[in-house]
Amino acid sequence: MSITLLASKHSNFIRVVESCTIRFSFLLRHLSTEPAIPPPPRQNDDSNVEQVLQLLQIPDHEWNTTQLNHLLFSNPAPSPCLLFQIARRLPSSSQALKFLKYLQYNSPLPDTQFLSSTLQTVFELASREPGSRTNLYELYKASKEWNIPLTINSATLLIRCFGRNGLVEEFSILFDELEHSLKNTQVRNAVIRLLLRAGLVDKAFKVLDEMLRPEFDYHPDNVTGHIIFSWLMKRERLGRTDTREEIVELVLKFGKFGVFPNSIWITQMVTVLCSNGKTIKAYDLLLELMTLGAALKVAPFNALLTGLGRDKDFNRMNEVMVKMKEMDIEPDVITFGIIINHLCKFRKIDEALEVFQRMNKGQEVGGVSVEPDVVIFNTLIDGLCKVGRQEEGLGFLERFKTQKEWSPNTVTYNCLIHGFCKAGEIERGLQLFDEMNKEGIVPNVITINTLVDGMCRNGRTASAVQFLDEMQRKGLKGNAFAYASLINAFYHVNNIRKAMEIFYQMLREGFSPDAIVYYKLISGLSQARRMDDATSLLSKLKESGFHPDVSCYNDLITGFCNKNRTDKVKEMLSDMEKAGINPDSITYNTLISYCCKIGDLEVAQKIMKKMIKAGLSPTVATYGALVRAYCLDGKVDEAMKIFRDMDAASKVTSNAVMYDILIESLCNNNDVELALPLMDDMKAKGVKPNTATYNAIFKGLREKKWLKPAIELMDTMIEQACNPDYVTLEILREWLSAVGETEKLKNFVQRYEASASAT
DNA sequence: GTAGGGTTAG
Repeated sequence: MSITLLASKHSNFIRVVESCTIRFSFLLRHLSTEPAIPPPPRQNDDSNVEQVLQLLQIPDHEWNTTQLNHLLFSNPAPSPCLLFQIARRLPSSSQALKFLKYLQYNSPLPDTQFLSSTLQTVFELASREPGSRTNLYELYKASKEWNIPLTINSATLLIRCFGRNGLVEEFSILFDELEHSLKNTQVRNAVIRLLLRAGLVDKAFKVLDEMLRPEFDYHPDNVTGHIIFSWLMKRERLGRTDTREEIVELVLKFGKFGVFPNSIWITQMVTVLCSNGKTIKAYDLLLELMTLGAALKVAPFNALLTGLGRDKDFNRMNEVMVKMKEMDIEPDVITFGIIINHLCKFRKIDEALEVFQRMNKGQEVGGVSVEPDVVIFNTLIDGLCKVGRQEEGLGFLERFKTQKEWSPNTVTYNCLIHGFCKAGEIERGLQLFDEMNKEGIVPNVITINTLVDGMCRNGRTASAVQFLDEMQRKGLKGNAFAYASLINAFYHVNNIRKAMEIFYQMLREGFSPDAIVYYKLISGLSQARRMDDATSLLSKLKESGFHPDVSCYNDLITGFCNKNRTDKVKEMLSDMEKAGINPDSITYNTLISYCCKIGDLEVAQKIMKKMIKAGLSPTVATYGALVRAYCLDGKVDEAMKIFRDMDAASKVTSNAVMYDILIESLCNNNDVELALPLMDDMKAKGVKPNTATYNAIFKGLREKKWLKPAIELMDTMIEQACNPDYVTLEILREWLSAVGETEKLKNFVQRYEASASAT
């Protein structure tokens, strides 16, 4: 550094003072650092160089050795620098080699070290010539015989050339043969780079590990860091589970020598760690790097904040913000994007708006002011839509359409369209769709999917099919998502045929189904008890490289239970076990209720115990299945006991279905007097009776001819907006007309119709 | 011998 600066800025005098004889021979003796090009020669050498070169121009057998000897070996002795100057101007390596041999034979000096720089030139010239692959190795072997030591530059050059030419064996030998003093950081860097490129990872790391030992002479520098980190950062290696922890350790080891990966690589590491559930590790890594003095930018912190946000680790998020402030790392628009998004995801939309207001006014937020961008707006609009405030979201759009510096994009419209579709306002969604087209904002696959899905969810399946067709014709494609919505919609109305048709249309049009499409198909088919079709789709799902999830298995198990295929149920359960998927409470409930249905209460109880042992709490459905089973078995007392136990001992609260089962069973048992208090119980617990509940109790009351409570319940039924069905009307009509209370019934029907038309 | 972090549809 000092030499180049002086040479460029100061006079020749200083160059002479910093002269190469002293400097260069010093360097050669100590071999500690190495100049890429030797310093300029002494001034009076210049004419010597020219003269020698002239003498060397004629064929070597005619060299005038007397004159050469005079020029080179009279006092002072030839400096390696001068020789270097001469040799590097020779036209070929063979010429330089001849010159080297001449020096060897004619030198009066006993040592060979002063020839090292000339040898270096031979290597340099040879490396640029064709055939260098074999030549260099031969030259290297010869130099060993001649006992001329390598300069560091020679060693580096040879290693590079061997490596470049795939002579891995040769450069390994060379490296092993080098003296310790030549195996400095620069040489090691070259070796590590080549070993890694040749795939000899273990060898490379052996060379590196020495350097990482604190007591070792040569420590890693930024070049070492660059080689290792860029190798590590190759996606496939970074993603490997078994190396992630090692990478963190390695980075910290480098950090002890003040060598750090650049900001981009640190960000990548943080991102990978975070997305693999190692957020804390990422957090610790950043903190340690800061302690070691790494200059960190905002991006790695943004990556970490994203990971912490995903983990809902609000405390650490705050800590990170504090640390950033301490380290004077200013949050940027992305940091705010993360914070606002996080607030939105937790439905804290007003807090998010507050952060935005402060940004927007250019007020200081945490000491900095940052201009919001389109992503910030989109995040807020989405946040508003997600909590049903899509009108406000639309207001945002209108307000900012008038501003020059911000224009909405496809995402903006997608968020709003989704918001309106979710609220059932398909027309508004379609209006926005037209508007974006007019504004020249191109809809994407998400836009199409959202609208198709919205229509499907609002019972407009036919329009959804039509819309999708129309868009496909216009070149706006949906994807598997849209088809999944359609398939789901058709299943919902029990149109299995149409659902399958859509599935095959999807295949015809070249869309490959994703896991969710398969899940929906399997679920629909299982519900329709078409277990053969469901099974064949299960195979297709597996063939496509997907794996069924627990709900998918649950659907299949339900289907097989309905078909009494215990063999297949067992098969599914063992499949799950093999795949390492734990049954959830729905799986257990399905099995329990099946056992109950076939009257095997003993097994049902056993499964329930297993469920509790697996750490799952029985749910209201579990108890409901048991209660129903005991009721069906005529053991209403047993059933009531389970019900009371559940109420007293567990956190499970009854639902309408549970009461339905009990009330119906009690009424069937002609125990309506026991059922009536349960109606009060429901009221007290805020459980709304449904039509089935009323039907059951009306039936029970009719058996006992208890008119008064029945008439009271008719009023409650209307008040609670519970719609009577034809069963209700059938029971009441028969009974009330028999006892001459037709007026009451007429009144009941009128009030029901009035309330129905009001909604 | 590399290019990081925030927004949208089941």
